[in-house]
Amino acid sequence: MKALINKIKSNQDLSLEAEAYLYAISEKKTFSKGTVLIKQGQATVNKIFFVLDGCLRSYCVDKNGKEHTLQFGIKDWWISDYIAIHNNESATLAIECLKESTVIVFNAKKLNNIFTQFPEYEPFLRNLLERHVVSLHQRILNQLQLTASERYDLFLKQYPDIEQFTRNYHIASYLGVTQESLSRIRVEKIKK
Amino acid sequence: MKALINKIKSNQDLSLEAEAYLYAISEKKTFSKGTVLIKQGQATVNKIFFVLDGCLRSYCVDKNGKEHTLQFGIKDWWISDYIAIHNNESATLAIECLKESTVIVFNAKKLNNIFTQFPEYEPFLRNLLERHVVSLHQRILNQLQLTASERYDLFLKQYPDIEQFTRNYHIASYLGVTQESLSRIRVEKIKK
DNA sequence: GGAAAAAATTGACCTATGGTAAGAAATTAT
DNA sequence: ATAATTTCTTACCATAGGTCAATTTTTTCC
Repeated sequence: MKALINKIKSNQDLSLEAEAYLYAISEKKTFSKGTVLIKQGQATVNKIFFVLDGCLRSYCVDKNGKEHTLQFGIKDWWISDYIAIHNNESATLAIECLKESTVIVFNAKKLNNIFTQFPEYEPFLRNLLERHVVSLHQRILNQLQLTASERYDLFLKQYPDIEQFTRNYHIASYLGVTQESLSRIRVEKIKK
Repeated sequence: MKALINKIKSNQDLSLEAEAYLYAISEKKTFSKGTVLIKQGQATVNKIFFVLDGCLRSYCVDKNGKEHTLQFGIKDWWISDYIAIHNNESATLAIECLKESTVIVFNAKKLNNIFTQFPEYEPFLRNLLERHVVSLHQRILNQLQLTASERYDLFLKQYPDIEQFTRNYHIASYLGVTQESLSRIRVEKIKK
């Protein structure tokens, strides 16, 4: 938690009260590998996670039973089902721990209310959201213009240590290919 | 411009000074079809556009000369090259008018500074960014799980009137297929 | 440490989509 | 209106990636 506070403080001042409030609406928790933090379809989503350590992923299962990974959540990243929270609908995504993970659990509504009480948090969130938008734009452009093999290369650069925590099919479903295709891509790379 | 102000006011109060400042940093302009507002590769991007009327699109040209459309900008949408602005690098995208369009041109830096002077704008922007993130999440999930034909159906639902302004290859490059493929998809739909 | 379960690889085949090129249609400019 | 230009369609073939099933490898858990 201190880690998050320091992160925010590195860019701006924070009153003691504002800091205290953040503690009040959150809870540090450790979950074991395989734990499902949000279940696709559950009636409401009211939690947002800040990852202190470990690795999570958010994904959806389509009508054919195939999984599609939207995001990996590693150290210092936020992860939740923003679609469900923003549209106030049932969970469109599942979130699970790919290894034992320590996260700060925020109540989504209380986190959202923090700004009426402590507008000083606004710039931090604005910056966070902007960065998020930019990375999503990049991801869409990559998906449009790169081959599966190129996307895999880029993925390895962006998440250099993640392969120890993930199954190949997690990565495949993030890249938008089948696990068999990813396997073949890996073989090709080794050959070269 | 009044349209934008009213949009903001529908969710929150706005002081007269804040309103005046918005006028001060912006300029209403009309561009004819084909006008390029941002050119891919240009040294700096310092403009953000709010669309009052018309239709724009942002796209990049890859190393093989193929175009990839990131976004269409229609009435009430914001459009710019956020990647370039946020990373402070040269333009990664081009933005062009697909028909005669009237937009409010904002200076990106001044728009960003508005929050230090008028924090009352923060909630508006936060909401805007959140909505944007959610729609990008949706787009990525759609790209991962839907066929080209399904993505086209969805596109027509989301942009019901856009076909009058766009060339087929604009839409194809947004969906991530070639224009020939889109043409075949259209034929299939008519058959049914 | 070994059995059971899960994941990864591999091969054979298939399908959706891409590439190319030519002609048809639509749009734009004169 | 007509010519020039751009865009769209269509036919044919090519290919990246998907599917299914069998086998091997890795991981999990008593």
